[in-house]
Amino acid sequence: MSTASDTAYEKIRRHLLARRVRPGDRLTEEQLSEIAGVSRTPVREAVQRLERELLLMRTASNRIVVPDWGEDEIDEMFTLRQMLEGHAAERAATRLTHPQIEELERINAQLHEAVLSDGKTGEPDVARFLDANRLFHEAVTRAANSPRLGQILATLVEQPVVLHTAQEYSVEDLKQSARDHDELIAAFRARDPHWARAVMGSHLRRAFHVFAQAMREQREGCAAE
Amino acid sequence: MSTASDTAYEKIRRHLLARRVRPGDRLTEEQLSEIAGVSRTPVREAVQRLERELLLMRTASNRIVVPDWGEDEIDEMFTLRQMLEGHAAERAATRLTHPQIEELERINAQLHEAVLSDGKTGEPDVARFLDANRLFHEAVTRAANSPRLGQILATLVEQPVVLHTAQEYSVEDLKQSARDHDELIAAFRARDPHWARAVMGSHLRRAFHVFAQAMREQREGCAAE
DNA sequence: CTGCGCCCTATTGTATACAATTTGCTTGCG
DNA sequence: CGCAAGCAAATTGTATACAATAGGGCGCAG
Repeated sequence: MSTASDTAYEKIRRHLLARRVRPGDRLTEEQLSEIAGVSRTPVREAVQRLERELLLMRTASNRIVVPDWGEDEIDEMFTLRQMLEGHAAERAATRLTHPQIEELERINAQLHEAVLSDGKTGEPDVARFLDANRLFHEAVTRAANSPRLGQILATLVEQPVVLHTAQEYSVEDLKQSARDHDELIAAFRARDPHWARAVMGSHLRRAFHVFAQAMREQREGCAAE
Repeated sequence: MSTASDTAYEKIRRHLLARRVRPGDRLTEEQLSEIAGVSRTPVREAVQRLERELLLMRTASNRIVVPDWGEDEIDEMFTLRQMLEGHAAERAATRLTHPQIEELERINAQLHEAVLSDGKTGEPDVARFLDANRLFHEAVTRAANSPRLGQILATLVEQPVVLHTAQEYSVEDLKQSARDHDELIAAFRARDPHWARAVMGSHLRRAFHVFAQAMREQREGCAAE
């Protein structure tokens, strides 16, 4: 995050995730530049990026607004991911080299560890889990060797993290995710594109339901306040 | 195209399509601002847009280069479109209102006319054809009612036009395209998502082969020079 | 002659000042 | 009282000047 654009992107993003603004709120470039601590020029670039990810939108007269993320939007997003990452897995299955598969196994080992990690508390290390998870999916996408696909997925994948702050994943959910990855690796070893696509599909679809459930609970929590 | 960003986008785009640059060429923001006749600020925005569409890329050190569009890239692009527009057609099938279907028929009537148009010459009006074609696909995408999908497709669809300058579509290809649209409308009337998806799939896949063939011929033409 | 490192130049990144739009209010007229 | 037109303030869009950075060429040493 060396350039001002990047810091602006990060800071504004954090600001949005932290729920410091609500859907429908209007922001000005100047406000954002104060938040980010840089001038409007890099802020505008950051806003464009956030627009691509639909974390921000522009009105007809080019004013910045915070969009509403309902369950329908989340659903659609996961559906698109399922299609596209399924495709990526399919392509990866016939392209992954042995060293790359081993790399995937290393990443997934990290992920398994994150689930069990803190010996005493028994609490999984969610941040580490999400990080390894992201690396895993990125590696698969990269192996698909399709720049355009990679680009599209990069903007889609950013979003689930939106709500990760307040999220309480159950240990069982995390374990199942790790197992999905194991099976995906098995599919890759077998060089079976159909298997790979199917595993990726169910993996993401389950993720959607876990995520939607967590979101509903969070909403209730908010409403109860 | 009222803003400077937009004119920059259009002009640079034209410059690229007109083959005034070759894959691998490096351009500077300043050069582009001369071409566009505006300052670097809006040029940078335009470049970001063109980057999204992969009509331009940046090197590791953020220099602008013209990417290479081989047959593989075209193939992958059409494959993605097939997935995504297939999905759009599927959703549209259960969402299109009657007036919207009639709108599609009007657009497609235009398209049929464009194929036959110039009474004397017998030459189809390709520009008008492409225009109506774009409108048709946009209407379907809009009916799918998924902002994210629409956004992704908007950047994907821009590209085939890249080469349309030198392209000679056969009358038969154009007629078949129009017939595909007719069938798609039939699928919509029947409210059959599977049918709609299948028609859209074969429509785009054929388009790919027509397009790839045209591209090969053009390449040969260039080589012969 | 070749390889390494430094400096200079070309290019991109950022800030700021200014121009053009948009918005919402106010004022005047029907 | 309502509506419209126009004005003033807020906001976005553009240009330009300056800062930071990357790359290429040149010289020097081995």
